[in-house]
Amino acid sequence: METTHPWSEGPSTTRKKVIQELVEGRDFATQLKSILHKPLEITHDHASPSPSPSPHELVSKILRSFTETLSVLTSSCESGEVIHQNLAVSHADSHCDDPRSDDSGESRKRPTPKDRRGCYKRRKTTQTWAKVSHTTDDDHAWRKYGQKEILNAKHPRSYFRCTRKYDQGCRATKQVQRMEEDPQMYQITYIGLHTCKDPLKAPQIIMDTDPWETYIVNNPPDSMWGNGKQADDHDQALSSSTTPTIKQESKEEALSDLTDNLSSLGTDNNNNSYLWTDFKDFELVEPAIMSPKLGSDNGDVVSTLYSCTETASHHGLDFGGHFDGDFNFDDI
DNA sequence: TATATTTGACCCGA
DNA sequence: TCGGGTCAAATATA
Repeated sequence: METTHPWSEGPSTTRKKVIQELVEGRDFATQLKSILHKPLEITHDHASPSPSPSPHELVSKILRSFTETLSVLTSSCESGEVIHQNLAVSHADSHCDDPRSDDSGESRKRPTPKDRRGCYKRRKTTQTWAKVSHTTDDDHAWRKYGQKEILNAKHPRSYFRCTRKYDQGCRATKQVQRMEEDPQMYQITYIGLHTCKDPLKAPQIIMDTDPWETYIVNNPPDSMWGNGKQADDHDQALSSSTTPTIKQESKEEALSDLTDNLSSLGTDNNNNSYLWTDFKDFELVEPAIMSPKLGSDNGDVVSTLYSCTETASHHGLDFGGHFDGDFNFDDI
């Protein structure tokens, strides 16, 4: 997009490491797929003295591979356009960053019925990352909900939320601040993942020259759930958004649980069912991920994985405890 | 009329 | 206590 990324052109060892990890992970996934294609009893690994690795082992290896990859990427991406990418999600966030859910403003010190301004639960930690861009626009529809003069800052900060906040419970927000040294440029901080599915902005299959650059450009954490891509566009996000907003508070509350789960996916040690549904959807959603092709499809692997997670989450599938939960992205 | 933006008030975390 | 983040009434716009 606007800038390049250190690892897209930089230390080849980093790239090699990332590629190696993903190739390894894909191989494991391929093995897992073949296991899953066998008759059902074989998937019950306790009943099958197969010499090949158990599904459990394979999944652990796959997850380790992705974990390794992510750690390499995050350590490599902290300079450059993506200034900071915090993939750690606090558990507290899962239930407190919906300003209107549960007791926010209701059971707390109740303001006058007319004026509930300021009644919200401030999100504490969530996925955040920042970028510097000459445009505030990206491929999501944002609605401005506030502007604030910031101390020691020449320009005010604008606050945007996803226009799908109310109809789909999407909690993604972003903050836009014009840079002092270069007023043409904006520092844009994205907070939270998009959990919305925007029909106007279908998931993009990543096919680009440099899969890693494509990944970071097109798949920032907000598009992990398969709904997003980043693209330069006309400069309009500061002043408008086009997607209609349905003001229906109860609907958002109803959706909050779903988005909580989505937000904690992959980091919640107790939600292993999501991980399993993810892997089930490897074959349900995109068989091509298993292709042994190498090279430009690495970005596809990553983006497809994220598409799978979204699909799985919406299916609400659950393997129901064939595998006890001792694997996840964090503790492999 | 419906939707988006502006803006002052309010709340929370440091 | 203060700065920053969010809410929601008022206002603007299509």
